[in-house]
Amino acid sequence: MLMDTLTRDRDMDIALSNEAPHSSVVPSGEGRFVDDYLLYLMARASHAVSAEFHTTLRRAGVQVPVWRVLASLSGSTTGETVTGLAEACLLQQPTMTKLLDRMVRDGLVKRMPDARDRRVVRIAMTPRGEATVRELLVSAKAHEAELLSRFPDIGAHRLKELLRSMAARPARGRRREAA
Amino acid sequence: MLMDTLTRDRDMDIALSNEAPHSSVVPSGEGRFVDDYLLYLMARASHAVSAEFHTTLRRAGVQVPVWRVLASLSGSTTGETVTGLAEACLLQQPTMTKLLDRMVRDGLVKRMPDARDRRVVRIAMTPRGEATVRELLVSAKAHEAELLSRFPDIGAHRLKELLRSMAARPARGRRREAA
DNA sequence: TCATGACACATGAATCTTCATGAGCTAACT
DNA sequence: AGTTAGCTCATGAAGATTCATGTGTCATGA
Repeated sequence: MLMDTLTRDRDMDIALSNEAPHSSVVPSGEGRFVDDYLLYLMARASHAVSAEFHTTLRRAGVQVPVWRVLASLSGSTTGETVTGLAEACLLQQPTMTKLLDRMVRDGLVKRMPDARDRRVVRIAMTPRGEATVRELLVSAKAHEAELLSRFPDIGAHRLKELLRSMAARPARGRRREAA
Repeated sequence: MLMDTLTRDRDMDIALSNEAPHSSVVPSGEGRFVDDYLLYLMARASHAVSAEFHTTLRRAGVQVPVWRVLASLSGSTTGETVTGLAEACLLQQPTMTKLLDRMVRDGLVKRMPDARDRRVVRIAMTPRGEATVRELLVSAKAHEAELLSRFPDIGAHRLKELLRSMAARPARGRRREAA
């Protein structure tokens, strides 16, 4: 995430030095399994395009998971739950709890009680969080537009629909061992 | 098909319960930012389909990064370099070094000297590693086929081409094109 | 030959993530 | 009610990843 999940670009500003001296990958003539494996290609593409934006995040001094939380919160008036955020950000719930600890410490979000269910903690942005995300959203939208412009012949809407349907889980099965 | 209203079928089962009960119909332009953000949709789709396969990995007692290394090694006769594997597996080089430590400890791979360059460590699978990956490859191919069969109207080849071109770095880190 | 710079991999401290579990709360059934 | 099951979030120990370096190797050119 993988999702996801990563910062590359040690060659942000200066860069260009490495003109593929060794084979970065590419072993022998025959293609590797992974080079035609859909799951790998998706992870790789996602990683690559995300890495482009992560450069912007670095410059803003915002960590990737922090950005994901802020982006997920943007537009929410009532706040999101911890578990909901974890799911949205592709993280485990305890990871999110601790990430939120840090974000609270940094003044980006605050915890609030839920009106109906006292188990639930609602996470809302502070003004500082809102200010941070506002700027980043501009960059994110610009980057997305630029990215899409690189692939003029694909329909963005159609692609997004496909991705959404792939993300919809088919059989979220907890199979208890029946045998 | 159901299209725009389906935009929220991915709404997981998490339910941002802030969906006010009275406004049951939301103007479709007013979803969360992330729900129409390409980078997020890619990460989410990648995460979801990978998670399906991770179930198989768990059953086999193989960690995700271990699988990635084995899959990347499969088919390589000369072995891969540590840096090459890190790149292939979307990890940092120190992470790969330590992951390989564990895999060596578990008898899945071995480190070998490079014939021409003594800086380089070549990673090759042990028989045990090969046996492990052989079984997993069968499952992976089956899963991929099943996954693709869920989306009959998309051309797999075309999709993969798109993903490959997205993964190719645009700006700085130019990379050779391979057949 | 000796600098110099780039490269490949390893290492340790700090950080982040995960696993397993705990405590509090809600709902449903008896 | 009382019981039970399931849910939400937090926590601590264990594990994994990253950042910043360190060590050794290679290549180039003075």
